[in-house]
Amino acid sequence: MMTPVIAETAAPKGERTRRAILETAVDMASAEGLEGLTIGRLASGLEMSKSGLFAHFGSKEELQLACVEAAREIFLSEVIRPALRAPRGIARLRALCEQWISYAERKVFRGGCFFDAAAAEFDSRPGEVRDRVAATWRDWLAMLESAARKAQEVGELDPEIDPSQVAYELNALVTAANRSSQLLEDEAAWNRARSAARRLIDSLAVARQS
Amino acid sequence: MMTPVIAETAAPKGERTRRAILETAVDMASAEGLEGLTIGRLASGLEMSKSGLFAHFGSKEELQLACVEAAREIFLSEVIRPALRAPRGIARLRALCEQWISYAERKVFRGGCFFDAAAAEFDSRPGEVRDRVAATWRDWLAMLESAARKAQEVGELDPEIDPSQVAYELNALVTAANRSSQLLEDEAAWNRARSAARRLIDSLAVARQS
DNA sequence: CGAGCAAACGAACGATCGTACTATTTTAAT
DNA sequence: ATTAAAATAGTACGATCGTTCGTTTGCTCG
Repeated sequence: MMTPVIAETAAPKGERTRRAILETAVDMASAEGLEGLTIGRLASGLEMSKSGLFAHFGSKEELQLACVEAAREIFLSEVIRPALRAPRGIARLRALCEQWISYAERKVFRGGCFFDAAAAEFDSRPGEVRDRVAATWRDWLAMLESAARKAQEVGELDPEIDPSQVAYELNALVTAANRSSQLLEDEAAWNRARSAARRLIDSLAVARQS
Repeated sequence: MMTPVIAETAAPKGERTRRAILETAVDMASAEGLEGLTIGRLASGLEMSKSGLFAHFGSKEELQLACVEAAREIFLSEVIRPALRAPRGIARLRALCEQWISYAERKVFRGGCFFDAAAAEFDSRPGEVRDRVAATWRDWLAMLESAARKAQEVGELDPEIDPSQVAYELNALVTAANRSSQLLEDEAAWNRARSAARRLIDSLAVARQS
């Protein structure tokens, strides 16, 4: 009569609603901001009571932190993990850029990249939320940087350049498309970002012998 | 007994306080957002009554619009006008970038570039405020683009490239520094932006005969 | 100087915010 | 089927939001 070690039973009720809440919350927050996100409106959007929803988090800040964590996981599975399927080196660097652009272009979040919005909102507001958002950005930049470094190590990228500078530039070129699309409704920005990233990487690539 | 055509008398009382209000408001808004900016806190920060302050604008949206306009004028005098002193062509393109970086680095607004924050905040929120913010961004991008085009016309820049693509890339490289500084407290970003812009422009510059 | 108007104030409005409590319902394990 | 626990609902609180209104202050100009 052993209970299975790995339970394939559905998650308990609480977990399930918590997940449903966060799915909606993250979507709202990407468009209205984590501060503009309101417990009342979130609850009525989910057709449940404010207090019932509130009990899952205990405070608005905890709700915001949970949103950041949920968004982070989506980012991981939509951008990072797909890119990690590309072979190390310059190919992965390209994949990281392309996956980011595609993730933003597909509007995985209604308001565009969740972290772009959250970064702008909290960049002058100390607290745990800001710290988590900043940490996620740092991880992303570190990912770009280490991909660039690896590309140098395997001789695909100019050994003279600074990998963190490459990370800075690629991140800049790629994330700017989000703003252009969201604010200026310029959908051509996605391809601008693509060719900008391509040109930058190509210009730093070590010429291959044919 | 003619009244002087150009009055050097101080502006009437109402104008003066309105200006004082906006000076503080724009500063607060750059850090807390135009929506996070509250009439109550703004009033108490200025040591005046909510209603007295409110009367100057009539609605919060009008206050926000006035903030955008005030910030726009500051942006013009801190970035655009100084850059226009540089001669047309590639020099002006460089000047636009440098003035933007310097403006953001000097923290003319407490929360970094006002328009970067406002753009992120309103990019998913229709309304007049968003339209004015977007228009300001478009003007800025158009300025970069026309500088690049002029540089082509005078033979300083590769005639093959697309000026609007150059504008996109320069804007991206330069504005990313604001986010890195504000969120990640990475002050090295300013020089990253400088060298990124320089390298991009140099790579597109037509080699000069010596 | 004093009339008239613009500017600032104080108090109050209804709405909504985040949060705290208690009560009720639903779930999960015996 | 019973029961303890977990999840949700209901209600209310104090604070603060944007806004309105009537009054009072103080500037400005004939």
